[in-house]
Amino acid sequence: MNSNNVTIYDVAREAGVSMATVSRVVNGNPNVKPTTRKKVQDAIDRLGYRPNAVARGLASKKTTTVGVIVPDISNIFFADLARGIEDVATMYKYNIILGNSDSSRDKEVHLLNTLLGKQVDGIIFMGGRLHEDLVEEFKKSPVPIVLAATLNQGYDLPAVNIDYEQAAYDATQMLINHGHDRVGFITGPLEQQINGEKKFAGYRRALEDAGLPFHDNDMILGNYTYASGLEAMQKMLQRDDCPKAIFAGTDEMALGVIHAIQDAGFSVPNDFEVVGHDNTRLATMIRPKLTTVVQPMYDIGAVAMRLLTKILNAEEIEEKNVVLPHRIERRDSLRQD
Amino acid sequence: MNSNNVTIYDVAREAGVSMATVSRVVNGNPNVKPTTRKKVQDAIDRLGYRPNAVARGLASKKTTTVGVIVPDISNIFFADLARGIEDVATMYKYNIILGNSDSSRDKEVHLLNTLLGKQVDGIIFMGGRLHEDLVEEFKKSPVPIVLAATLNQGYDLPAVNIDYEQAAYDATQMLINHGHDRVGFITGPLEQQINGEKKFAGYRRALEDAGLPFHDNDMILGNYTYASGLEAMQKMLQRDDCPKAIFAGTDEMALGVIHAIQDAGFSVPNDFEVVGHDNTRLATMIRPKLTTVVQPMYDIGAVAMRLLTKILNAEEIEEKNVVLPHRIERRDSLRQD
DNA sequence: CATGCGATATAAAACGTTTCCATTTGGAAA
DNA sequence: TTTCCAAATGGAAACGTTTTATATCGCATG
Repeated sequence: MNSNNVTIYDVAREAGVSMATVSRVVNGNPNVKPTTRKKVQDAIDRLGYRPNAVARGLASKKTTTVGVIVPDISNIFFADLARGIEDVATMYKYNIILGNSDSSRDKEVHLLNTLLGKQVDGIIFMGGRLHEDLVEEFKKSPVPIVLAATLNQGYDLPAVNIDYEQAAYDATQMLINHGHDRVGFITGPLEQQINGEKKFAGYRRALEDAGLPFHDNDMILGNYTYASGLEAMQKMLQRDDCPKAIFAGTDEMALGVIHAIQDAGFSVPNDFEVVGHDNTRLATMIRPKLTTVVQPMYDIGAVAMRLLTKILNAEEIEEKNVVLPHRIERRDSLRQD
Repeated sequence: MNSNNVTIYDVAREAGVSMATVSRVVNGNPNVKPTTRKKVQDAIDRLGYRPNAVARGLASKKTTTVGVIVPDISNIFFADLARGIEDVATMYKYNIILGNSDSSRDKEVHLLNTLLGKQVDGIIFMGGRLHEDLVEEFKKSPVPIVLAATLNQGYDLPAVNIDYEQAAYDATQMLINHGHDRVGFITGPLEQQINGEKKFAGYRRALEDAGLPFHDNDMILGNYTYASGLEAMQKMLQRDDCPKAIFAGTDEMALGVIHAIQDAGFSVPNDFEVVGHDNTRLATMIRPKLTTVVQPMYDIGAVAMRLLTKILNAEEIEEKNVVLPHRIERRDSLRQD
């Protein structure tokens, strides 16, 4: 570990110029004579100079680093988002500091403050719901914050989402159109706006528009996991009037649902039809392959990061509330039309 | 966005003490009279002071930030590792800057240099193989580097792994013990030491120990994905002498293998038996549930980060080359004994 | 041959901490 | 009281850049 303590001053001396000139060369400032530039560049190469980003950050008040807060990076869903963010960040020469919140209010607030302390230039946040304490912190933030796959509430932040209500409507309607007069709905906790207000609303609207009644017990809430999907479906299967069509709030839950059905000796899609949500890699790793609502997590991450760069560069922003298109990817868990 | 420009100097003035004293309070230095401490703490609260980590980093030459380089965070496998790293990092008050390399030498080198420029206190690296250019860079690193689930080569870095050779041996042997005289082996590219030297060697050793010959065409190489596992197995199924037991290098490939078998009208485990590798969440999301070698990615990440903190704190280190225990998780893709 | 002006280059002041060293304080011992 | 020492505090230099204000250079112009 030979340490690297060659500073801009050393380069300046080596090249016979001032620190300021070296700084200009390093930062690509055009006001440098080509011969000088070359002289400096050579000195840099010779000495193996690498600018100290921390000193740079202190002097310029920019760190070219953004903070990313997600509930849990080990979840394929957030991981995909993170990848989208990182790719665009790299493209614009930013790095990301990643933190897991486990959707805990305390961790979210703590993480936010840590990131601000580290002087990140901006933050991308993803979380199930926006606790008001957190919104208060957001309001005090000296740097811009962009929400990714997270609904705004109480404070108008830039955000990137799909239309969850319409997506749920489309999925439910598709099942209804296949002749079902009951559609089961298995999703995450209703306290999360995305379920309680969006998906649920879309589901009910589709029923209504088809003139179907809403049955309370056709909806079961889980915690997004495979196990909770499996369990929910097992419970539903015990009923005589069990719906033969299921819309699951996530792919992982949909996998659980399908396996519960198969374990009970039924066939998908012949006896039961299932539609998932998110179109994670899982969707094609099951038999039958899963029909699912496409929520383009990678794209959401990428667009959110791009939006953040625009804000940071004070570029023109046409719409700070971006709604990306969704669609339903038809696969084998649905019968052919 | 009300900016936050209250500095340590403002706090000092507000509390009627010197900057040095405020610094001591903030850093928990014991040499401060309780009454003074209180006075300063009050001023901090009143002003909403938040220390500037960048300035702190410049002055102290410590950033409490570590760099993490993984091939692709959107892969469940690396995501799990990252979570292990982050959890332990948080525990020790570090943050992580995460970067994706796509296993590209250029990106790895570039990322490494960016991280060093940002003055991270240490780095955790994961990658399929250690290109010699990268090793050269590692040698020049002013901060410690720890390898996670990555085999050392050419330079003796601290590393955390499992015994891949033995794990492959165990898996193959288990299949042989089930009465198979041929065992198919479907894994990633052999250039990667982990396949070419470790898993392959374990596989062969198991065959040898059982007095079985090695058939060249019983081994098919893919790229770790579901699709490549599916394809490999389809190819193998076309042969008359197709092995009825398969050891797959990753769970995702194993899923592909199982589906290929099922698509061809056979049953797992009755007609074919399959063992995977890694024990990702996928293993229980398939029917039959997958028997698989447990590679504890979360733990590897956690231990790697812990190891890094030990190095950073100059703590006693018993063994810088950690080999975590592995085991085989028996599930339904293997017949009962 | 002086003048003026853009293009380049320099010097030095920030940036907000930590840390080393010096100084003050307060109380116990003499 | 005085003396001494440890504990508590303060002052100021360092950390490695960017940036602003200022100076110099080179050259066309009159």
